[in-house]
Amino acid sequence: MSERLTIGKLGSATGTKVETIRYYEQIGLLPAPARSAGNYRTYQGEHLRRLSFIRRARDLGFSIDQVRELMGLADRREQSCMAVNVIANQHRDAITRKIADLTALAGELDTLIESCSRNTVADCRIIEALAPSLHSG
Amino acid sequence: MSERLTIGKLGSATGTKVETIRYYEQIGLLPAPARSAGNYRTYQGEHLRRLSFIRRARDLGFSIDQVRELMGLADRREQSCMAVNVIANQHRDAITRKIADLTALAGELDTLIESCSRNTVADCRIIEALAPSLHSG
DNA sequence: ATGCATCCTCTAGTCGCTAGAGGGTCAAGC
DNA sequence: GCTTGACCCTCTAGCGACTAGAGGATGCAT
Repeated sequence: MSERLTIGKLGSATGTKVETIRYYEQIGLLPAPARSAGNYRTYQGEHLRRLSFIRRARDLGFSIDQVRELMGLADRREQSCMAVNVIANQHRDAITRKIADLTALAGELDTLIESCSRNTVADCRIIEALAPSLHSG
Repeated sequence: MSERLTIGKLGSATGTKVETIRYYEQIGLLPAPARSAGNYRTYQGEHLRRLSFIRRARDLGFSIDQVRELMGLADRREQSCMAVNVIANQHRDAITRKIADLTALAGELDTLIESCSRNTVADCRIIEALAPSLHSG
């Protein structure tokens, strides 16, 4: 009834590298599990749940500190939703900004690539385009 | 006629921190300049050109290694355009992928935030939403 | 008993800087 | 000439979030 997992099993169950799991333990993100007679880490259901939570949040781009905060809130269910919502919204805003930045950057790169492909090899403008304030002086 | 710049001047001329310039020298991205009697770095026009190029490329999101490659190409002008185009296009593709990932992520976060704001504090679903494969079993 | 996968700890490396300690240099003002 | 303060020097360590490797122990199958 109590599932006991080696670190390797836990890793493959959650798509996490073994070293990463040990790292999470080291920084106090995942609680240290019991050890076997041979000093192997033996994980249980609760660890699997926690690590899944961590991976999911990391996949959504939350920082380790944000994950820590979210987990703290998840542990005390009452009154947590609003706080969680705040974190999620902050993160949502950051993503919106990042998308805007990348889109602008893609446009610049397109201009660069465009200007290059219009020219023959001999007089490529892409290098000058990368140092715009200098090829005029 | 030969403009001599201190590291501070070079920094403010290119929007680069002094430490960053020294770092670029350390990793061999910017050539080491001559030194004054008092052991100060003394930069000239060529350094300004190079550093401007580096900054511009970094702003466009090229990695240090890509910048190194681009600079190598810039030095040997002939036959460089196509190679530059390859690097720029690789980078453009990476950005396209990143934008797609972030957009998908924003959608997931919106669902998360939505599901939270629909509920009262007591039965917030956002935590469960973050560990999707576990709250069903 | 032997081989091999998996596990252990510990340390150092990755990327692109950034910050700090502990000093030396230089130009201006008095 | 002497002080002040901004700038410069080197060296080392830190950030986030892992990743990789050395050097060894354990567990399980044959």
